[in-house]
This record gives sequence, structure tokens and C-alpha cells, in this order.
Amino acid sequence: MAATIRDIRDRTGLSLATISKYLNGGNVLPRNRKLIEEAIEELHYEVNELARGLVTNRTKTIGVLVYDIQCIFVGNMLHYLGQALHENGYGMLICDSCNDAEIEKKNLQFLLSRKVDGILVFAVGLDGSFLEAAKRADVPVVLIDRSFRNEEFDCVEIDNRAAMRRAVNKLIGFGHRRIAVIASNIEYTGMERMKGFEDALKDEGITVPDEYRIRGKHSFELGYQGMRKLLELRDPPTAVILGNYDTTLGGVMAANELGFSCPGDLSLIGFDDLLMSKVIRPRLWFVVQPMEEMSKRAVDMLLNRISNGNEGSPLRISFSAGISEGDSIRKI
Amino acid sequence: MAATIRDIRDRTGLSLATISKYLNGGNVLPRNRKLIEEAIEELHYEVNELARGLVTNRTKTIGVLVYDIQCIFVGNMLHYLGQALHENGYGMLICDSCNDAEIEKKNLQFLLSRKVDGILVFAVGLDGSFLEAAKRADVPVVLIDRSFRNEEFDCVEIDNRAAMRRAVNKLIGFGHRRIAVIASNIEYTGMERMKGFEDALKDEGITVPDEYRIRGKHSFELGYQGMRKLLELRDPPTAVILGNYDTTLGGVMAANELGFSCPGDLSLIGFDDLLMSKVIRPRLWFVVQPMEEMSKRAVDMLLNRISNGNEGSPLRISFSAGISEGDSIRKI
DNA sequence: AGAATGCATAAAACGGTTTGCCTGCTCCCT
DNA sequence: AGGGAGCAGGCAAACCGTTTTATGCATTCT
Repeated sequence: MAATIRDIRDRTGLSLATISKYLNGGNVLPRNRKLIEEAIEELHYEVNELARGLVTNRTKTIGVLVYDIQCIFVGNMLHYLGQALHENGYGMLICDSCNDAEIEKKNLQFLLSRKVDGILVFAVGLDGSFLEAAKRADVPVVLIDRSFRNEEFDCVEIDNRAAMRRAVNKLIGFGHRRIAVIASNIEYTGMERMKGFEDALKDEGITVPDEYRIRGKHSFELGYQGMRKLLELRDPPTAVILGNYDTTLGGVMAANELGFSCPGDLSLIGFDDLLMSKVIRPRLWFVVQPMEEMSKRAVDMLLNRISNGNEGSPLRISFSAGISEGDSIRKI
Repeated sequence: MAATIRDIRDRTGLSLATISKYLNGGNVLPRNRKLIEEAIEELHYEVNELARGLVTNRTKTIGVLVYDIQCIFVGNMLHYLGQALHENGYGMLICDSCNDAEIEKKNLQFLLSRKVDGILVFAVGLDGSFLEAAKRADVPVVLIDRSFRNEEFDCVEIDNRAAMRRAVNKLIGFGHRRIAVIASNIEYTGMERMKGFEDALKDEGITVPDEYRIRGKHSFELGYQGMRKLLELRDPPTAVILGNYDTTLGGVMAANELGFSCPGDLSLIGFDDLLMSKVIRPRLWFVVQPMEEMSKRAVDMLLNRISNGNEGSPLRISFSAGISEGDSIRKI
């Protein structure tokens, strides 16, 4: 159906090798170059990347495993990753793991059987053993946002612990002492943030009741239910830190429903809220990740491994997060 | 590096054809089946889909062209599409067009050269001529959400015109007459919605000043600037319809900044706002699209064309949208 | 004249599927 | 019991559309 280089050979009388050389930027006699270009034009020829990949062992395709494609943070990162890859002539094969480790594992097999040149992973959970298959196939892997305890893979993230510490310190600076947190306890990022929370309190010699720590599965629900629980306590906190985008949505919604006004009754600070934080009234204070830089860096690392052989020990790049000002914290 | 079917041949003493037959579910002697399975296990063999695709002309991969991967609506749709495709053994090759028709065209070439079996398109603009290349290559295409005027391709969408009409009628039902709209005028969906706006006003014999119609490029900015313009008019509207997700964010933010309270000073109704609408206070009224159904349907149509030959005239499936209740409309 | 250079060519990969043919077995009939 | 029909399953070889590697033929330089 589609034209092949054989059709071009028949039309130009040249050999396959010459045409292939032209396609790959090699030197060809001007006369022949013209001939080939005319044929390509006329036959609407396009290289079959399947065939090319089969022989070169490079598909110019990067697999991306994401824990949840509906997550805004992920969507934004995909945008930047896509741009960075595109600039380097690579495409993305995106697989949504739907927050399910089983699906994640299957997706990895899918990517490997498609012979992607490398894989970017926004991991579902804490267990990175499913990535063994990639290691066995010698396909480079870079973890983004969430990593694992063992340091087997390159990784790009923010210093979540320090970021959370800064958020807590911000609240303390405004005079708060009764500070609560809602964060995930099933993946790396949330756990690190939880540690940062403890660090900051310890530094300042503050203790808070254990009910002030709401842990669970990264979700809207966690934020919603968690905030309700907090606000119904006999001694509710004066400030709450919402440990990620989804819990922020849930938390804000619950606070609204219970009629708590912010920052009058309750101070808030969130994570990754971007546009959202500016739409909500009052504007939310929040921790921002340098998403574009992180994406560029992750792509750099991956493409390096691809072109320079997948060698050398794993690198861990840790960016520091900033804080974006809002009106959601009351001075006490 | 990776094991091939030849390694399995060497290990089992069988022929390539037999192994291939096994891999594709054909009948094989129990003895041989066992032999093959052991070899596969031991060698960690995985089919090379590149090689398979080269000969079968099917890659079990669907290309998805999206106008903006950062858009929440798109993220949600990708989730449902991914699930539906996964159930049928297909993967997704997603390309972000960054709202740029040039990039969109390049992305299409990218997909075609990867020999995807079919393409789902969330189109950037109104001009579908770039899809000629897909037609030439006989790769089936299904448009989602946004279609073009000519009816050359299958298409799944909501009846945007009717949806907007319902939104307007809802406001009229609450007693509003000074109704404004902010919508995109550069892509199909927005234009249809704008028509629905006019329809509804006409039906009720209502006329509104032309300044009540804010048109531009689908974006946060449009909503933000548009809302400011509306609220600074000498005779501002009592109600505003925000024609899509992004303009809703912008519009709400501008109204907040100018100190307009909703629904006291201003009634609002948005599109596709999902979670968001429940987080914003007051909860927003909004138009909901049946995203899961749309996705399933689009995948059905595409896979049908793939397996039954890409024949028959284009189908247009139009779902009707619902309205989700909130507190953002005042009775007049 | 001989070496060096510039292009083109034919043929062998890459890792699968598919086709046509062959073998050997079962079954039934005379 | 012997023989042919029918069939299940295996095999070798051709093929899919590229790249790559020797190899060869002119032309130019020294």
C-alpha cells in the first residue's frame, strides 16, 4: 500500500543503499539527490520506522509510565517532557497505570516489547522491583517525582522533605503552633513530606497531637475526609498543610462546606496548585515545583544514558521547591 | 541481547514456524508446548512487536493527537480512552500538539511513520486538511470533541449547541435576562456553543448588547480578561456563561479579584468543571459531558474500522450533555 | 602509473509471520 | 491385513522494509 524504498528504487533506477544513504543524510550525487527527492514527493514516501527500528535497534521513542494521567501535575509534566523529547526527535509512548501496581507492571512489558529506547517513570508505589525487567533488557530508566529507597535508578525530584519543612516554617513564622498535615503515606513523595513535617516541628520544639497527622492514599477523598476530621476535633488546628494537589482540592472543599472561612478561621497552605490556587478565594499559599526544569533534566539524563551506553552509577537530582504567596495564612 | 525466537528454536530443536504458531495461539503438541514454555521462561523471551508489526502490518497501537495535554478535560478523556483501548489489547501513542497546528501536522506524520493502526484526534483548529495524509495511508481516524465542518471522518462529540442552549435556558428559568457568554471562536466546539447561545436568546425573544459576547482563543486569559471587561461595563450582565474549563478558571478568578460575590452580584454557569466546581465556593453550576461513554464509543468506532476494513461513510455520534447543580445562580 | 577519493551496488542482516509442502498418524473399508 | 483417505502438526523458505558491510568502478590527485 504505502510506498517503500523499493518503489523509489524502481522509479529512479538507483540501489536501495543509495536511497537509504540519502534518507540518513549521507552524500549523494546531486543528480541522484534530485531524482530521489522527486520520487519521494510523487510517491508520498515516508520512512517506515518499524523496519528502521528493527535493524537499528533504536526507535526514537521513549516510554512514559505515569501513575495517573488525570492528575494535573502529571499532565503538566507530560507537556514539558513532550516538548523536551520532541526537540531531540523523540516521541512519547504514554501508559496510564491508574494507580495500580499490577497495571504498571503490564505497562512496562508493553513498553519493552515495543522496544522503546528509554523509560520515564512516575511510579505508583514504593516497590521498584517491577523495573527489573527494564534492567534486564538494558533499557535506561529515569524516575521522576517519586523514587524508591534503594538507589538503583536515576531520579529527578524535589527535596520534598525540605519543601515541607519550609511550608511548616512559613506557618510558624506567622505565629501558628497548632499545625496539622494531610499527606499520602503510600508513596515516596508523601512519606518524605511527612518526614519534613516532623523535622520542622522538632526544630522548633513544637509537638502536636497525633490526630493532626492525617495519612492515607493520595486522593481527593483523603483531603476531604481528612479535613472534616481535623475541623471536628475538640481542639482543631489553626493551620493545615495539604500535602499534594488532590488532597488540596478535597481539603478546601471540606473547609468550605463546614463553613470555615480562610484565613479567618483556618490557615491553609498547599502543594502544586498552580492556577487553581489563584482561582480559589482567598488565593492559596502553596509550594511550587520547578516542573519545566525537572522535565528537561530528566530527559537530558535519559538521552545521555541512551547515547553513551547505560553505564555509570545512578544519579539523584534534587531540585528545591519554592513557595508562592497567597492570602490564606492569618497572622496570629 | 534480548532473546529471540531463534534462541528458542536452538533450545528446543523445533522450527521457527512452530514457535510462532505457539505464540499466536495455534495448536501445538503438548510435549512441544511444554518445551517452548520452559524456554520462554528461562530466556525471559518477549515478542518483539517491531518485527511482528513489520510483517503483520498491525502494531496494536493507536495514535492520539491532543490539542493540549495540560487540559483537564483531555487528561480525563485520555484516562478513559486508555482503559478502553487496554481492554482490547491496544496501547496509546500520545502526541501533544500544544495548541499549534504546525506541531499537530508533524505529530500526525510521526504517528503514521510509526504505523499506528488508527488515530484518535482532539483537533487544534477548524482545518482538518492535515488529516489527508492519514486518509492516503488508509489509517482510520475518529475525531473526538471537536470536529470539522466537512464530514469526512467519524466523530464523537456532545451536542454543544443544545448543551449551551440548556445552560442559557437554565439562567432564563432563574429570571435572568442580561446574560453574557465567554467562549472560544477559533475551534468547532466553541463556535457551536456560541450558536446555541444565540438560539436560546432568539427562542425567548431576548436581545443582549454585543459586548456581552466575549470571543477569543480558548484559554485562561480569555476568561480572565473577558470577565473583567464584562464587569466593568456600564450595564454589566447579571449572569455569565463560561464556555469551557479554562475560561471558567479565568472568569472566576477575575470576578473574585474585582470583589463581585457570586451568586449575590453575579450568577455563573460553566462547562466541564468537575471536581473544581465543587471546590470553588459557591459550588458552580456546570454542563457535564459523558466522558466515559464518549471514550468507549470512540474506541469502538475506531477498532471496528480497523478490523472490518476502513469502509462505509463517516458516522457522527452526538451525545447530549447534562447539567450539574450548584449554588452559583441567583433567582431574580 | 599508482594511490586516494567519491559514490554506487549487491547481499546480508534485523526478528518475526506465513505459505506450501511433507511426514506420520488414525481411521475406515474391502 | 493391507491400503488409501484425511488430517494434525512440523519444517524450510520467502517475505516485511529498512540499514549496513564489503566490494567495485570511475575520476582526480600526486
